[in-house]
Amino acid sequence: MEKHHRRELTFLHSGDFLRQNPGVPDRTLDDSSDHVKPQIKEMDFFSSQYQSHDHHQESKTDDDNNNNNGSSSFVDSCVNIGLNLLSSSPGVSRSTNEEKPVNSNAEESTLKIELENLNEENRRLRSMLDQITKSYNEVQGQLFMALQKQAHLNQGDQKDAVNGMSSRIMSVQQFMDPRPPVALDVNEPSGSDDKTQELSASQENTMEVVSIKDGTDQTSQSWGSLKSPKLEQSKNEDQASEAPFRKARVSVRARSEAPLISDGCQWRKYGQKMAKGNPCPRAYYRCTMAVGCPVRKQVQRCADDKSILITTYEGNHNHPLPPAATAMANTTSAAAAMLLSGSTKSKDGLPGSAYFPSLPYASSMATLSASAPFPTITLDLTQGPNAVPFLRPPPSNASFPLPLHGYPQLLGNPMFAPPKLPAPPAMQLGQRPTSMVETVTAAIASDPNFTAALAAAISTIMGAPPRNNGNSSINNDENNNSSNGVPAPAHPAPGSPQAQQSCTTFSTKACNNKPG
DNA sequence: CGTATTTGACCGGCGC
DNA sequence: GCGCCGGTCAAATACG
Repeated sequence: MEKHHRRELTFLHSGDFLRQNPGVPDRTLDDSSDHVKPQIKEMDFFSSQYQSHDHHQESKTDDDNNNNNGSSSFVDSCVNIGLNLLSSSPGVSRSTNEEKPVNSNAEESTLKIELENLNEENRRLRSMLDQITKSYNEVQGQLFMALQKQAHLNQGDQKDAVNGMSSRIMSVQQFMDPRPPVALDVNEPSGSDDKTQELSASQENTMEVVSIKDGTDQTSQSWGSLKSPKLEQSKNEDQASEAPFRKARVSVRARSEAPLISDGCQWRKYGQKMAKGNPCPRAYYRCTMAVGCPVRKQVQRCADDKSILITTYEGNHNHPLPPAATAMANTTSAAAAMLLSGSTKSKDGLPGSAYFPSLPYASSMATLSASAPFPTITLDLTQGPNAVPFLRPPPSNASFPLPLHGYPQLLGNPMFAPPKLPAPPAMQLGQRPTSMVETVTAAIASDPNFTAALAAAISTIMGAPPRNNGNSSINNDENNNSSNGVPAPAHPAPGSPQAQQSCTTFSTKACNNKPG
C-alpha cells in the first residue's frame, strides 16, 4: 500500500522508479546507508548507477569508495571482503580460509558466479535505468509542451507571458531537476567542493522559483546567492523603486482540528488577541528557528467554520529551512509552475471577476485580497481536489481569484495590485517574499487536499487520468516528517526530483499536532 | 532552573 | 484629540 501511493505521488522520483523494478528489493534504498548487510547486489547497482548517471551522487560514492570502509558502498573488488566481514564472524573467516584452500577455491568460484550474476543484474538494471531516464525525458518534454501550450492559450498579456513563461519553464526545470533537494544548512562548510557546488546549483534553481522578497527586510537569504541574471535584474529594479510598503502576507485556509498546522518551522507564541468579528482568538507566533528571524504568523479559526484554520504568514526567514519545510516549499513552487496556466490577472480590473480555470484543481485556490492592510494572498485548501472550481465566494472584502499560490511573481506583479492599493510596493515585480511563500507552501503541503489536488493536476497535465487515490494515498506519510520544526533526517532521496520529494514528505500532521 | 505560554499593558495607525 | 483596533512586549505563570 505504501509502495503503491508512493509510486503514484512520486512520479519523478528516480529512487522510486528503481523501487518498482522487480529485481530490486525495496530495502535497496533504505539499507544503502543504514545497514551493513551483504547486499552486494544493491551496492553494486548503485555504484554503477551513480557512475553513469547521477553526478551529484558521485562525490558520495567516491567518498565511500575511497574510505573503503565497507559500510555502504562496495565496489566489485570489495565484494569478497564484504562478504566475509558481514557473513562470518570477524576475525575467524580469514584463518578459516587459509586453512582450507579447497573450500576457498570452491567459495571463490561460487563468488565468481555470483559476481557474474551480479554483473548481469547490473546490466539489466542499468538498461532499465536508461529506459526510465528516457521516459523521464519524454515526460519532461511533454510537460514543457503542455505548459507552453497553455501559456499560449492564455496569453492575454504579453508582459505576463514574458515574465511568466520563463519563470514557468524555470519552475518546471526545477521541478524536473533530478538533483537532490537542497535545503540543508548551506552555511555549513561542506566537505566536498563538488557536492557544495551541486547543492548551490540546486538551490539556485529552487530559489529561482520560490524566491520572493517582500521588501521588509533584505537580510540575505542564507540559501544563497542564487541569482539568475533575470531575478537579479528584477531585484535591482525593485530596489530602485523602493517604496514604503510594509509586508505582503500569505494566508492559508485549511481544515484542521489542531491548533497549528505543521509547516516545518519552529514557532513561539508571543501573543493572543481577540480579533474583531471573530469569536475565536487570534494567536501570534514568531519563528524561533534562528535568532532574529523576522517571520511571524497568525493563527485563527474561521468564524464561519471553526474547523477551518487560517494561518497567515509574514516576513522572510533569515535562515535555511529544514528539509521538512524546504521540500514542501520546493514542491509547492513546482506545483505552482505546473498548475499555473497563462495569464492570471483580472482582465477587466474588477476584483473577483477574473477566473481562469485552465487548471481547475488549483486555479481557485488562491485569492488576492485588496482590503487587508497588507497585500494578502489567500490559499484556500479547504476544498477537495475534485470539488472542481470551487469558488469560495470571496469574503466581503475585495479579492480576486488567482491561479496560484506559491508563485512569487504574482505577488510582485503590479498588475495584481488591488484596486484599492495603488500598486503597493509590496506588489512590485521582483519583490520576492521568499520565505513567506515557502512557509506557506509548507503549510499547504501539510494539507492533504492540496497534495491530492496536485496529484490530480499533474495527472491531468501528463495526459493521464488522475488516479482515484486522492487523499488516502498521500496522507499516510505522517511518520516521514518529524514534528514541528524538526528536520526530517535524510529524507531527501538521492537523485530524486524536488517535486517528488515534497509529494512524499508532505506532512499531514496538521490534524495531529499538539501545540508546542 | 530554563524554556514556553499566558495575558494584560502598551504602542502605533487609522478613522471620525 | 479620541477611541478603536491590530500587533507586540514583557511580567507572571506553567511546565518539564
